[in-house]
Amino acid sequence: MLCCWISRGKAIETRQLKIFITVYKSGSFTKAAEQLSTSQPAVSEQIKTLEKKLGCRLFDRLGRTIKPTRKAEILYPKAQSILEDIKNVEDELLLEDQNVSGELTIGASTIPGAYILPHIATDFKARHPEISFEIRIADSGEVIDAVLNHDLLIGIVGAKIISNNLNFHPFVEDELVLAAAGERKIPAGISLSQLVELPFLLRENGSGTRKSMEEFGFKNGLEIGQLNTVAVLGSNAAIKEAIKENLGVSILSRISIRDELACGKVQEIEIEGMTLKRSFYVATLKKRSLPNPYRVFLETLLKTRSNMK
Amino acid sequence: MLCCWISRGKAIETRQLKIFITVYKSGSFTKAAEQLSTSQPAVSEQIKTLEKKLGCRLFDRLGRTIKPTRKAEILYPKAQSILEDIKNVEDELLLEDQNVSGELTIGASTIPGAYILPHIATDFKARHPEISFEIRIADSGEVIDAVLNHDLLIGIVGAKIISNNLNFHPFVEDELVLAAAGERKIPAGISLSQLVELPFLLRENGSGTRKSMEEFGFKNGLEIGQLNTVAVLGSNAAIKEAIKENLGVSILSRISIRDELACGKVQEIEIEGMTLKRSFYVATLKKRSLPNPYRVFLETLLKTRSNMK
DNA sequence: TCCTTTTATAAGAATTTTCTATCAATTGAT
DNA sequence: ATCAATTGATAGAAAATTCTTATAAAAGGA
Repeated sequence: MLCCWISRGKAIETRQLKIFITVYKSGSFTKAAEQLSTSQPAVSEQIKTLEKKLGCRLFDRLGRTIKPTRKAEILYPKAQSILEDIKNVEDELLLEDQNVSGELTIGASTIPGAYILPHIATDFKARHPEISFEIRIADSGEVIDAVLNHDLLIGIVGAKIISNNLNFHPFVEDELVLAAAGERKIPAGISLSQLVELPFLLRENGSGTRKSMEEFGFKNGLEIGQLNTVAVLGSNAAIKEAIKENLGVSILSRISIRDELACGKVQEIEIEGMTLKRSFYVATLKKRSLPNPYRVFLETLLKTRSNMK
Repeated sequence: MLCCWISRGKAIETRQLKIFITVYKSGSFTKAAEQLSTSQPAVSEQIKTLEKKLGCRLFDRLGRTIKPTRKAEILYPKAQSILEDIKNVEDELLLEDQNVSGELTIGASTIPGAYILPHIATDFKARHPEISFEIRIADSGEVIDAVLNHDLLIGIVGAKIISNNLNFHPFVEDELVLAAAGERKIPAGISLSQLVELPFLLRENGSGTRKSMEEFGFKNGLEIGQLNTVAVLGSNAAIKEAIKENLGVSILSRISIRDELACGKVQEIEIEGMTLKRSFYVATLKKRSLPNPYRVFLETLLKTRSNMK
């Protein structure tokens, strides 16, 4: 009963500030109503509630004219700047749709991280210089977990999993191929039985590439044990170097030896009946909306798909 | 039909910003609803309309949790500062009621402007050092016009007029009295017939004091022409000096010779049957609200009334 | 899989806002 | 002085918005 005079009720609404400003500027409730395309009683009413909330008169009603009070003079510039701030933040949010700057953190498994992303990222940065990249390389499972945990917004992986939460956008196609040093004398196509004769360089157990090989082997009656293994190496790059040294041959991602194939340091040998195609995927959370730079980069990624061969 | 997607509808309301902020901080619609003592659907609804107005998602609904989008992160600090600004202006308006600073322009007619206001203003400034005064002296009619025209908020005058628009607050009482030099040998009380014998100092035609005298004369059968006029002087101060020089006697405002009466330089002589009391009034516009410093000064003025004797 | 938690949705209630007519007051002109 | 025109206030109805209750749907954890 006592405090109700003190409490100022609910907060001031921007509608009221807008009306107040219009009245202040036009010096008339009626003119303000016209400018706001509303009725004069609506203006009267809103000014009244604003005055009630502020606990003071804002305009002295002098009969046919009104005069802003001292309080109105104090309120006016503040009200203007508040409405301006609101307009500014609206504009800023719209502008965000054009913004392509900041740091992009992209997760990727080994091959795309080392042999695909750097090139795309360089291109992208040339077009959007305000962007910087962090590319995190881990195996596909870890990348997917990171996406699921919101640690990454975009992950590039070599395999899909079944998940209601993830979108897998098909990315570049890759193929595992048999590669030998360019200088090695070898037919352009060989059979499986010829393959086991060759000195073979193997990836360590657990690597994605080896998994793909094993998977393929299951289907075609080839076991890893049958191979004439001369070395087991711990990275794609190590295998590649060993091939170039002509230590042996190996099966690896064609993308990772693109340059070597082009200059002839490495040759590709067809294995009859074998194709080990796989696709890389861009994984994102279905329900998570991407900040604009990520959105634009994702678009770029998906466009790149066709350009890469 | 086409443009309806572009238009952002009405403006953002502070209620929506408040809800947005609470959701952002609590990370949950439900918790926000609790904190705001409202229902969860109300929160959902308001966030939805805010998102619609801004044309973008603010929170990704991930099922059991939500995650603010980039836009929400942009909006959040701005929304906070907007609400803060609103709170600040409310406080500032409340504070205005304590504010007694700035320049006070007070209109006054001759006697109060010269003999009453300076003293009160000095006192007032001692109590409120941030105040400065401008005292405009003009005759009562001009002062009243200035108040009616909003050129003055407060005017002090020696006469009321009939007006629906003005308030006349009774101010100090004054009396026109017959004054002579302290040294003049003269009885303490005289009759009208004795008065016309005395050398008389007259104010110029049109002055307020002279008007009061003439008015009084009408009622008591005394005409100005009957007086033994030795000089006509153009200001109250001139009359006063002439009295002190013992050039003659005159009728003037007692307030204007307060000090001289006190120290005996001037003596007051009663005229039998004559009292020429008048009141000064503080004139304000009925419908005009006073800025706080004026309001406080007016209070002071009206209190002063009883203190002055 | 079931249970709990969280957001979305729908329908109706409550509140707020707006509109249509007025009214009252003031100004300016005749 | 009176009358017409203009302006803000008010009342009551209508419209729009906001809120509430009840329920559904989705998701995470045991």
